[in-house]
Amino acid sequence: VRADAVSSEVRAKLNARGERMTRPRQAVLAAMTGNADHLTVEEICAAVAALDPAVHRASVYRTLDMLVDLGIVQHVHVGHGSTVYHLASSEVAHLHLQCVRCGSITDAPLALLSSASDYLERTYGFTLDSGHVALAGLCRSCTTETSSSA
Amino acid sequence: VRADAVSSEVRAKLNARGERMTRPRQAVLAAMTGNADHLTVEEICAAVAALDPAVHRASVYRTLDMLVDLGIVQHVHVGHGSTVYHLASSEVAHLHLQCVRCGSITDAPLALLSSASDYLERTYGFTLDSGHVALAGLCRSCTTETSSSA
DNA sequence: CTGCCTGCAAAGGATTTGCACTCAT
DNA sequence: ATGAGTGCAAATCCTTTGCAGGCAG
Repeated sequence: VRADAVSSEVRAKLNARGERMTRPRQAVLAAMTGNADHLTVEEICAAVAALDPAVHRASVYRTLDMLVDLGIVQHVHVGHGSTVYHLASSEVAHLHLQCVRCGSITDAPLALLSSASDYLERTYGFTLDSGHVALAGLCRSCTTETSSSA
Repeated sequence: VRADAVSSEVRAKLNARGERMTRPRQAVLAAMTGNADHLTVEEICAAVAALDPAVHRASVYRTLDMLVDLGIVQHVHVGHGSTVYHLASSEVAHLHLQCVRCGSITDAPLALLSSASDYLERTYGFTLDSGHVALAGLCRSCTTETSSSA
């Protein structure tokens, strides 16, 4: 499956920098390639622990930092809640929507912000990284509940 | 100045709920109305301390929560960096841009996301709260530095 | 072998909470 | 006077870091 391909890619990039492929790093990669597209550190730790209980939480953080540095994974800041991580190559690039009420996260097409992005570039010289933070709002079900009850 | 108007408004809303206007609350309000449009808790604490050194940090947090609840202030999640607060009536509603490199925060017109907002509403039933998180990217000067050097 | 990476534990920053006391009403 | 609100300190939560030893190459 793709997990192996990603693992080889990482190994190559690490070698090129004189760094190493280790058990903790393999476990984190396996966790990232074998689960939902965006995961919290908590979830990654759980998946990693299932594969190799000896891997320490701190190593998960360090490995994630390294993978971000290599461009293999990206992290997304989620307003209320901890940062989530996903593979950079995760299907198509996308952005995230978080419901401020129930906390659920939904994906949306990156193109959604392309005109805003162009405008910011032209007007402020600001290069938008659309996927880097989750947009906040109310999801459909929470909107419904809020308007009917309360 | 406007500070008094806001203070009166808050006092009224508090009374309506059987709650009280206190020194810490006045100090936080003064800090919010008399400074930059968005402030970190750290900055608010500093401003508050200048007015009344006895006010404890925990009270600042509690007061801010209360003001958000009353709809007087809003908080904005800033990807890297702590939450910032601003008056809900702050001039015109606006959204925030944060440079992932230097951390600077810039305001942008809310209208920037109006079409995206419409699309999300229609397509996902998601009600976007554009100002609730700061959009991430690279500001003009950091873009320049990055492309020229490095 | 060499030194990159690890586990551990402790430190760190931001925010919350339990409690007895104070003060606004 | 009465209980909402406070200061304080301790507790949480999430993340980072110093260090001695371990394993990849």
